[in-house]
Amino acid sequence: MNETLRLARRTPLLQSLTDEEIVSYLGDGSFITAAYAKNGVIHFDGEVCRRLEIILSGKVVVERIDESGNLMTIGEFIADDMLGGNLIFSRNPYYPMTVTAREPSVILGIGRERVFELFYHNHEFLRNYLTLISEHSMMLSERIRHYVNKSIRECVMSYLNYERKRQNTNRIALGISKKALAERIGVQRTSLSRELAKMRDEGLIRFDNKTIELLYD
Amino acid sequence: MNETLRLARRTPLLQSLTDEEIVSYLGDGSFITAAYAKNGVIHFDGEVCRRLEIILSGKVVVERIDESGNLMTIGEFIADDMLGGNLIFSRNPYYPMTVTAREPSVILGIGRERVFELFYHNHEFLRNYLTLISEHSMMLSERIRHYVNKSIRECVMSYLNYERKRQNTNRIALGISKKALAERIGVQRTSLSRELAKMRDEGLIRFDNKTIELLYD
DNA sequence: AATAAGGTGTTACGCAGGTAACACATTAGG
DNA sequence: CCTAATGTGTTACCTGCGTAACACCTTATT
Repeated sequence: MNETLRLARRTPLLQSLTDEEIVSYLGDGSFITAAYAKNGVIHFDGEVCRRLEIILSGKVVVERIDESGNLMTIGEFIADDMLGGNLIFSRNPYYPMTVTAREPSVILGIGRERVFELFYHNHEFLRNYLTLISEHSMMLSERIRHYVNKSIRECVMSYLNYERKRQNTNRIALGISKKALAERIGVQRTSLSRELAKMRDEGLIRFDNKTIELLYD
Repeated sequence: MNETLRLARRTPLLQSLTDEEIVSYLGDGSFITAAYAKNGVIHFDGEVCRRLEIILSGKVVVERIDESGNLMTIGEFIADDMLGGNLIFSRNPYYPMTVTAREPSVILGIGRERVFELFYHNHEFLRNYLTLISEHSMMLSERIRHYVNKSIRECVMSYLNYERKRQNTNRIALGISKKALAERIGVQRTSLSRELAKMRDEGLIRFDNKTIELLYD
């Protein structure tokens, strides 16, 4: 319980609650925690969303798997982030994608009506919540914007330019495997590999397993 | 003013407000209306979002235009729908797409802080708002789900099956032009045309300018 | 240290779909 | 009602990328 409280305290969304409130909600079942093993499914595609969830620790991915088994990663969320924020108040609150624990994770769930209660009494909680779902929505738009109907080259450039800015270096450290990068862009791994090789041959980049170095401006 | 009030009254989001409130907000500048001509740009890509907007009348499209001039329609909104709901509370409130009036439209704008006031004092307004943005978010997910990395055939089937269910008939009335359908799916018009021809030759469908008839189950 | 499990690069093959260039049909606006 | 603008169908051409099948790494697991 103490550990849960400590983790909960840290999340921006729950910062506006007092220790007493959190402990009380944990006690009366308003807040429920659940632990998931690595690669455990947190929510299946089509499942009903009953709670707003906050990731207390670990790493969670939202992905779509089509009939032919192709995988596309829609989003990755780490500790302090929120799940189901856009779903819980919808008229059709069914998860449109599969949610999986990429690493062992602990999730805190809050029932719909308790969330409303918090909105009503705690304006800061509401503001934080609104900011979070806005960001999520923007992320989805960005996904469409950057990756829909673009060539692999364009997706890769888009990713590299973003990372260059974020990491502020031409020698980009790949936090993820190339396989994961391919899934995020939504292309075959081999196709990504081929495109990277082309870019290398054209003198645009150099790369190894861990880094990509940008040779252009 | 009377006309504006009448239109505003009708929208689900403003239903929880009294006539007096609406008139007062229109009077003191909290609510601002603006009219746009057909094909007028309501918001440019990159513009700051300062207001939550409600479409009082007309039809509005959100579209992305890439460097090479290709157009993809992300969403279409008609009277009573909301614009900017996911943007206004984001930390980076810049329109990620272009918003255009497809038909002459009247828009009602509410400043950010006034929206918060309404949330605080009017719980029904908050609930309606949350439902609306949830639906918008779901729409974006659906877009990704249905149209990303799918063949034209799959996109078309997805669209046809949806419309068959919605219109409850095998003779689907195309509410939009084939050009618009191509833009919604995000493919070249000629490619859509080619695919439809193939489907016709395979005996799956029959079609003319206004309708598509489904010959399969 | 040994073995399994997963990530990586490469390449030949084929096809879905973008491009461009038509002619023709339909709609909107004066 | 006429003309301009916009939508529609078609087809030849070409390319980007998915598929499949390898061999070779690198990282977990015992």
